[in-house]
Amino acid sequence: MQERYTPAEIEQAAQQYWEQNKVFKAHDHDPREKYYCLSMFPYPSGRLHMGHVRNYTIGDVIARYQRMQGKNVMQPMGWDAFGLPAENAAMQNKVPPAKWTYDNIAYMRNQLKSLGFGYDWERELATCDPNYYRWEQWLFTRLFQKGLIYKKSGVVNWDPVDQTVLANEQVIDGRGWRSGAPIERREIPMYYFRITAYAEELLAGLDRLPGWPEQVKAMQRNWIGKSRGMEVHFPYADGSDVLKVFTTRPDTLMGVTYVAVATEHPLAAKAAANNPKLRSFIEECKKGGVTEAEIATQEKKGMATGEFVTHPFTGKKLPVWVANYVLMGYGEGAVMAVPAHDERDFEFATKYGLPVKAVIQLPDAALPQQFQSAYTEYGMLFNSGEFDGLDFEQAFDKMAVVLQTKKLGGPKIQFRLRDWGISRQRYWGCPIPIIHCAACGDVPVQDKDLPVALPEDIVPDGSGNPLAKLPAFYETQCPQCGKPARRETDTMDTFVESSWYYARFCSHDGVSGMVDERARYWLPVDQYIGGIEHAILHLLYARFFHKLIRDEGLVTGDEPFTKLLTQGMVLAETFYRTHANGKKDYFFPHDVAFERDAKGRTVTATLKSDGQAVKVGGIETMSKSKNNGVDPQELIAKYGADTARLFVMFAAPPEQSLEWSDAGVEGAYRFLKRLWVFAYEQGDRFEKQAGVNGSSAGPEALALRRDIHQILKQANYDFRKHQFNTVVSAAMKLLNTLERIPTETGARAYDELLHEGVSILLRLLAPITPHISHALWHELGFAGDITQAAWPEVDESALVQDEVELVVQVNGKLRGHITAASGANQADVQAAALADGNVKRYTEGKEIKKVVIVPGKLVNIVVG
RNA sequence: GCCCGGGUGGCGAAACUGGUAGACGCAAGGGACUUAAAAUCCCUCGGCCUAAACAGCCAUGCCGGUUCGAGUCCGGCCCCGGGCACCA
Repeated sequence: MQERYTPAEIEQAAQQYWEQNKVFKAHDHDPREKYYCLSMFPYPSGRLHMGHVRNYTIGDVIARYQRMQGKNVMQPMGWDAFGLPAENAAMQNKVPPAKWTYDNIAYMRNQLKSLGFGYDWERELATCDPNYYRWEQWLFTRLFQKGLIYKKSGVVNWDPVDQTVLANEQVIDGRGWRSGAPIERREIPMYYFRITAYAEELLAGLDRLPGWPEQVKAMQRNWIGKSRGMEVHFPYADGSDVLKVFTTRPDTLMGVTYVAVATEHPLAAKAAANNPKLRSFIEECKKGGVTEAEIATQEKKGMATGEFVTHPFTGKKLPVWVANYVLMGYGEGAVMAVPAHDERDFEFATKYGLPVKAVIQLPDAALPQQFQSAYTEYGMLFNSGEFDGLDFEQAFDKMAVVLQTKKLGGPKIQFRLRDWGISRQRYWGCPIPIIHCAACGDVPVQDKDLPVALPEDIVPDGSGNPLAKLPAFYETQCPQCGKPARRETDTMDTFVESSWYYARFCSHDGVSGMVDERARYWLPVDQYIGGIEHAILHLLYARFFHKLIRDEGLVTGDEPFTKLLTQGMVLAETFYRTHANGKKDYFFPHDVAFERDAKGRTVTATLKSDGQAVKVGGIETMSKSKNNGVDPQELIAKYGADTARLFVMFAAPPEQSLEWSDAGVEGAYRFLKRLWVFAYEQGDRFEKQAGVNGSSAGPEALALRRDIHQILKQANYDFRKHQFNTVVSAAMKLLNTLERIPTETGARAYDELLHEGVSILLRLLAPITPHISHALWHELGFAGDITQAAWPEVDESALVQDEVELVVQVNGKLRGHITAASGANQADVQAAALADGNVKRYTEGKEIKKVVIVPGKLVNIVVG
């Protein structure tokens, strides 16, 4: 055995061993219990970042832990390979997105291998591979025929200079990122997945996911946004039609003083036809991007249309306004406005001098019904004719009856969730398998013609979709009538690929279908791990897709992911100087030197190259623009993969954000060195060992053994809870304890204890730092391969103690410590507590009102 | 704007169901070893008061409440982060 810890050597040797022995190959047919552990696959951006390292270390720790629990583990890896960055890189470097993407995959695959992750590489897949996306196109044609995919118009960001559609990310402060031109909202035809058909099931399914974080389920529930309310019809003044609105507050119906419609509403368009002022107002409202955040924070603006509707109960005329805060995508694209009882309506009515009519009584009825702001609580109705005196529920029921009688609406369940628009006017994505025929309409591509292959040698130029300029791609014949027809040139949202890859890993090489019978063995995924930023969209779409392919008869079960772990972001300190023009220059942390005071606080930070001060900018997410990203490659080169893995697991619990610390990395490295040296120095004592029973051991050895098993018990608990930071801390404590075992006595009990303790420590660490664990397991002569070793078990008999220490409180304040026999009765414990010298000081001469005893923990004496 | 999280020493954090706040580690200070440095090892380490204390007081973002007892439960507020449907 080597005296020095040499991570580069032992890591390469361990990785070679795993590869040659196919240790991580997942077996499709195996009598052991299956365990499918999946980490969200990366976008092949070029290099791994620390977020990846963290995500995949967590996944690998769980997978290796489960393998040691005796399970048949599958942990695959692949590439979310379509997407916008490849097109941007292509424009910059004049390289086709396909080449750029495949080169990146090759590089990043090596990075993942150098970190020692236990993937079954035979199952690797990339979503830009026609063998992958052909099944997505196949599913598309099925869903299209079932009506679960349909076409309608949708709103996009339009750059009027570049004449192209922009992603939200490409709109900065309302302007195109390349052209700088103000963006407009524009409507274009798009294909939609009818996710709303599954809204009820997607919502109800959350209650059957006990292994998901409450936080994520809450976000999804709110996103789906089921609400019970009323559809109310306001007849047009000329009687030609009705204006439909949805409201969750029908009890305020008698307080409606106007109605407002979205700028895209047909009524707005009709009114604008012979009203130039209104027309230009609507045009004005189209400025800016499409994100909800932007729309919700913009100044509320509106204009009267000159049109009127009538109140369904009173028949009174109400003006119709166009308002920029009404969303066409939610409900009917129109709202009834009750300024007295809705904040937004109140603000709008105040601004435009519209009337405010109160119909809900304030709790104190004597207060004047004058408004500084809307009163939005529930209450008793007044000013509401036949509904006066009713509460919310009563008013709801009675109004429902009246509306239904008049055929002007009724109760309705409304969802906030909208159908999923998947058309993208981009090149580097999965082609939509539709052919447009002048005679037959939109015709799906036939199975025999799939895949619709994306040409891979194209360099986009930033002006619209290259596929639309490629006759060789779009010129085709109608599958139905055979006449010349045009192929759809839009591609799919890349969220579509990532919605079903988890299923394809089970049958990665299947040629008979999207997934095959192997998926029924492996699914659902037992543990899914990924960033919290995916809490809603990706995870909701994947749940939706699982139900779609279930309903195609391809998989069984209703949910794709049994347990979910959402890991926090990786942050690092930032350093910058501000230019005179306000622009900031960010400096790489390694180029900054610090001066600290006696308490270790940073006093000054200076740039190493010029010695001048830089500003400390606080802790932010690692990013290129902030220049604070730490390259995993440098870390591996300097310390090895085990140190990188140990640090990311130790620095914070998985769900929390993790602050990068170079010093912390040093600490992790130091621990591994200490472990290696300890094993080297004690190695010769391992040959003497036999079975362990500890029977001949003295009290000191028994106490050490109790500590060891106490630590193991805590570590096992933390492993189950996925609190890996405290598992690492337990491993450190364990090494500290083992170092306390006397070495010079020659007593056999200590050798046995050492052997037992080290075997526990190596197995605890094996999932986290697999290379050093692998090497020491062999070096110290333990049998077999540690990746398959049985998980250590706690010997409960080792934990038994004769005496326990109790704390004594007086009125909840700590005043003393006593020791008591483990099984001591309450009276004895109380007597011992009252006899404590310091406790006496606080109890003497006072009435003892009550004594609370928590067995094995504390005594609290309450005095008057 | 809306939804969801988080806030504990100089720093990352720990504290199981409401029961000793600060485990484990980092940084810092002191010491040993060394020609020296690195590495390694030992000691100290929330604040105040104190000669010192296993004597006391304060302390888990802020204000208030429940309880024998609150970092943990409840109400209100402040700050920071994630998401908001075309970044992935």
